[in-house]
Amino acid sequence: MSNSLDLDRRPQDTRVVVAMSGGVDSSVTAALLKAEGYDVVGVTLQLYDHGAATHRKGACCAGQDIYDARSVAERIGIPHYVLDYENRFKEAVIDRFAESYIHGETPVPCVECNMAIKFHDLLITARELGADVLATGHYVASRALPGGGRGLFRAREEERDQSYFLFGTTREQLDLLRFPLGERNKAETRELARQFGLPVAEKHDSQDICFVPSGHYADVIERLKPGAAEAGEIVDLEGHVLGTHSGIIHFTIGQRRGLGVAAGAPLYVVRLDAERRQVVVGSRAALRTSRIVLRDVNWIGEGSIEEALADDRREVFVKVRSTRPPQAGWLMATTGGYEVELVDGEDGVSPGQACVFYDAGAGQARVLGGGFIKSAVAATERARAADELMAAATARN
RNA sequence: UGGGGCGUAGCCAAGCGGUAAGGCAGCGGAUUUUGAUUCCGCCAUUCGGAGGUUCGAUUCCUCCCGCCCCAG
Repeated sequence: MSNSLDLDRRPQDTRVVVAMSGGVDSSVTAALLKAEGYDVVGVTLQLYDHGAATHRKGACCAGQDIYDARSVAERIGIPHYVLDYENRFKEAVIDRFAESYIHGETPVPCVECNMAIKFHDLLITARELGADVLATGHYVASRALPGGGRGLFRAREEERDQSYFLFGTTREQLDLLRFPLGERNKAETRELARQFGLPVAEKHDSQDICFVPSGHYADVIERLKPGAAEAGEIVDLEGHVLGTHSGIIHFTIGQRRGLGVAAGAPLYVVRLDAERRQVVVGSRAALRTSRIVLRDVNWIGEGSIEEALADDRREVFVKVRSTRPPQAGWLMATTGGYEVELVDGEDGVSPGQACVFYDAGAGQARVLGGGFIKSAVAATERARAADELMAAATARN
């Protein structure tokens, strides 16, 4: 007979560490588990200098939020610890974030934070605190699998689903993680927060990057890496200079606004050339991409990834950006890595973003894993490359 | 200093006698645990300048200024 966390023991004998950010979601998570009788311990990570972010709305893990987490812990009557993870967070998340932009990528710091901090360092700490499991307020579902182990699934409320940010979670981590909110929706969470009388019941949802005060991420990068924002040229696909920009770090592939170039039709960033400090722009059509090369692929589907790809390639549904619906595609192994071929193609595929695999295009699909986008070749550029190859071959004959 | 053309917001551009389309850029907002996309809203009392004709001109006429093309 297992409890609500799929453990074979009574709630009061089950110690659960809850990662409390100071927001509504993690607060309700802690309150729910406490109400069920679990031995709940709240932990809040101090992730960055809170002086700069004290009055920042919608942030987490510093200043006001730590105070809020503490208030909630007091309200529901659980012990609460604040751990200083500033150094770890800086090297594992913030520095990498800056590096990524400097190299012309568009990072997803939330993924790095989950992989390196919350589900790694914090998980270790939780075990040291005698925890049986670590719970967070993510909107994602974790279910025990018939054959043992646990699977990760999209949240019941599709619009809230945060599985995109959790693709890197390993099987070992999944065994020790629980996400009680995955089967609920936000409205329920808010309602529960009110019922529990939590001081954060009406607190606004967090948005933006937590460690970027006032939303000027480029400022953070420049503070970290002086000179990171070197001016450069804005060029079209043929190499014609259309204008100048104040640093490649201000752009991401698929971006339209902020170019300052009037060309009759809207221009989008098609490629970022860190070496030449060039922002390459083109029409929306030039953004279309279907082949995506991945790195650091994590597989948490059935069996091993080799088994999954035994038939050469496997149909998957992938998300290439957190707010896009899953797209049908094929996952395949290549020499030295993995690639995804999209059936219909996507428009704003940027290196550094995550490519997350699901086993279905809708509903509470299972998360099969994912990887970081290493490169993505635009369909038009591929066609051009093919043309060049053909021309070269013809010239040779 | 012969001929022809053009000059409309930051850029491109319609209107050619009835009181300034549209696109791009920009700005503001909605959406978004990635400043992307998308969506919504705003954005020339004024049409190179000065006169004139007309009830009325960005549209017609004259002159001036500036650009472009062809011929010198």
